[in-house]
Amino acid sequence: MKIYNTLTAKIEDFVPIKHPFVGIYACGPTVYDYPHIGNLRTFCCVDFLRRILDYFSYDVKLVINITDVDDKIIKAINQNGVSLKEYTSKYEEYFFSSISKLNIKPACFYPRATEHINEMVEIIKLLEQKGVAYRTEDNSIYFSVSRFNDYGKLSKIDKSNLKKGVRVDVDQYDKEDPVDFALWKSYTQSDGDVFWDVEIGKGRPGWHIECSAMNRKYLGQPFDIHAGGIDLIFPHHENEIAQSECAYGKTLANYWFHVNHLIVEGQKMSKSLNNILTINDISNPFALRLLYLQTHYRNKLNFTFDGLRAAENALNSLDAFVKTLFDIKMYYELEDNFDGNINDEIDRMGKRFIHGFESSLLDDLNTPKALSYLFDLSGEFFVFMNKNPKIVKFSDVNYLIALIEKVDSVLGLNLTVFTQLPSDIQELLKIRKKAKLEKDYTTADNIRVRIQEMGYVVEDTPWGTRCRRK
RNA sequence: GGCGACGUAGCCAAGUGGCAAGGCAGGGGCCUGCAAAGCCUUGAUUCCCGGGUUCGAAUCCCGGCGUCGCCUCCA
Repeated sequence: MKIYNTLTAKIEDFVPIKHPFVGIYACGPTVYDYPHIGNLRTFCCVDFLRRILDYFSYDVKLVINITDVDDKIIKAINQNGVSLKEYTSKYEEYFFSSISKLNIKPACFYPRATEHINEMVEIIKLLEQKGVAYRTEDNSIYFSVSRFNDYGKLSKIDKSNLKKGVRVDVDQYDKEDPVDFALWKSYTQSDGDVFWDVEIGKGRPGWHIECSAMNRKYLGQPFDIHAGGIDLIFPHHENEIAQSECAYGKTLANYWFHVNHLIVEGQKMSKSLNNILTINDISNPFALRLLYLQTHYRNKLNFTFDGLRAAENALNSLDAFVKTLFDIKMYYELEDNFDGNINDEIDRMGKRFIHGFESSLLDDLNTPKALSYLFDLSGEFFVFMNKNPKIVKFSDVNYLIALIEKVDSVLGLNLTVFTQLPSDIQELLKIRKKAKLEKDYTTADNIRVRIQEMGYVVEDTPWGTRCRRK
C-alpha cells in the first residue's frame, strides 16, 4: 500500500513496524463546541484509512483523543458557571453522535486529556532533566525550541524565519524565545477549579503535551501513523515531535497523514462568516460521506448544497442498482431456483471491478477513483441485463452482492443494508398490486403518488414492484 | 516577508510523459399501461495563459495570470 507521508513529502510504501499490526493516532476533537463538517471530514478520512487497512487484513489499533481541557473550555465554563465535566461531556456526546451518523467505525480508545495528567507530568519531568524545558517566573514550564535541531522537519518551517513572523503573546512575556511553547501552565485565579496539583507544580497541561502522552501510552514510541487535519502540522504536530523525540530520543511516528480542509461555497468556515455547518444541517449524512469519498483526502473539498444534492442523487442511483440485484435474487429465491454457474461476462465484470477498486485504494487512498469502478460496474451490469433481463441468474447477482458487501466495508455507505418498509406502505403496495392486476390504473397511480408523498419511490420491474426510500 | 497548494466540460472530480476516468445536471431516443429506474445517444480536438524539453506533455522545465492555505487558536 502506498501512502503520502507529510514528513518526507513523498508517497511511500507503507511498512508497519510490526506486521500486521498498525497503530494509528488521530488528533480528535476539542470538546468546546459542536464538530462541524470540516472536522467531520478529517474523522471520516481517518475512517477510510482505517477501513482500508482493515480491508487488507491489517490489525489496526486506532486511538482518537479527546481534548477536554484548554483555554477556550476554561473560558466557556467560567462564563456559563458549569463544571468542566458537565460542559465537556455535552460536546463529547455530540461528537460521538455526529460520527455515528456518518457511519464512522469507533476507534479502539478515546482517551481524555484530563485522565492522563500523570503521563504528561512524566514527559515534562524528563524534558526538565534533559535541560530542554525551563521554568518562567510564574512557574510555568516551556519547551526550548532552540534545543531541538530537527525542529521544523515536519512543517518544513525554518526556525529563523519563524521567529520573524511570530507575534509575542502578552501573557507569555517571560518566554526565552517567542517560538517556545508551554508544556505546563501554572495556575492562575481565572482557572477556577481547573487545576492539577502535581509534583511539577499546580496548573494544567499545555495543548501539545497531551497528545505526546496519550499516543505514547496507547501505542508506544515509535508508532506507525499519526493523523490529523492539515492545519495541525504547525505548530501542534511539530511540537509533539519536539517533545516526544527529545524526551525519549526516538522517532515519534513513521508516517504522518494529513487531511486537507473543507471549505464552504469557496470560503473558509468561520464564526464571523456565519457559515459553520454541523451534521444537523445535513439532510442525509450518507450523502455527505459519499461527497467525502468523491474528493481525494489531500485536496481541498469545496462543500456546496448543490454538491450535496448531487451526491444524494448518486447515492440513490447506487441504491437502485443494489436494489435491482436484490430484487433478482429474491425473484429466484421465490422460484426456488438457485441454479446456474456464474455467467462469464458477469465474472469478468466482477473481477475488473474488484481489481480496479483495490488498486485505487492501495494508491494513497484514491477513493474517488475506487468509487468510479463501482459506477462502472453498475453501468456494465445494466447494459448486460438490458439485452435480456432473464439471462441474469441467482448465482450472478449473489456473486455481485457479495462483492459490493465486501467493498462497502471500506465505503461504509450501507449499500446492502435495507430496513423493512413500514407496514402502512406494505399494505398500500398490496392494494396497488391488486389494482394493477385488474388494470385499474387510476387507483394504482393514486397509490403510487401517496407512497411518494411518504418519501418512497415505487418502481415496476420485470421482477415485480419495488419500493425504496428516496 | 517566509513556506506551500491548487487552476481539467455547466457544476463536482480522477488522471502527473503515450488516444482526457467517474459522478451530478441538460438535450434527443428506446423501454414502460403511465411512471420510475435503466440503456442508447449528445457534450473538453483539449486540460488558466505564453514559451521550452521530448517522437510524444493536462502531466516535466521556465515565465506570467488567478484562487487559496499555513507562518497566531484551528480538523
